[in-house]
Amino acid sequence: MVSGAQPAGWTDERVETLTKLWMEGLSASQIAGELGEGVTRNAVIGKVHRLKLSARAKPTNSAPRARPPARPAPRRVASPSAGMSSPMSSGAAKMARPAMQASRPQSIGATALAMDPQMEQQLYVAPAAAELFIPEDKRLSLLQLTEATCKWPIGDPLSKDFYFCGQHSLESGPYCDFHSRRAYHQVDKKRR
DNA sequence: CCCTGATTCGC
DNA sequence: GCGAATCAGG
Repeated sequence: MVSGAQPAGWTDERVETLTKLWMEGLSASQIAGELGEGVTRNAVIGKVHRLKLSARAKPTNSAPRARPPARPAPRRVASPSAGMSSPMSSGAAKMARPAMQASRPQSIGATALAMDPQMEQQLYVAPAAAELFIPEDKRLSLLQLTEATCKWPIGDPLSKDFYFCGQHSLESGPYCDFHSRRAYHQVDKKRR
């Protein structure tokens, strides 16, 4: 018996680490990963709150987190009504609003990790992946789209050489992996 | 979609 | 006290 499995249990040491990292601005998930596999980011956040550590970088403005006025009491477990009726399988008519720009300075690779001292020297600019090139024989016209084809539009919709990506789309969306990521991660990004 | 923290509440 | 589930925002 030499198994030392202490999945939970906030020892003073761990609490210290937690506090330190939290103060340094690391995200809950990062701290969780640092503490060990048995720790989830929820655990970290929960502990942080219990320690009343939240609000780490408060300049001089004591703006108490806008607390939601009322909680509908999301009782866990016990879900009597399972009325999950979704007869509409929204076929291919789900074009969102992917900008039809072919090139754009994107920055993928790093999901904005908090400033981590160890990460500073790992900074490097991603080689800006070029837009996907779809071979002609893979390109699809509007009428050729199916539930399983990526519906990312390419080119000018009014032009003759307008076509759709046509790659196999994800279960979770109307686009292929490449374009679904592009669709979300690109748009938005700082409201101002 | 990914992520973030905030909150609630059964355990 | 703990943390999963959930919520809300970016």
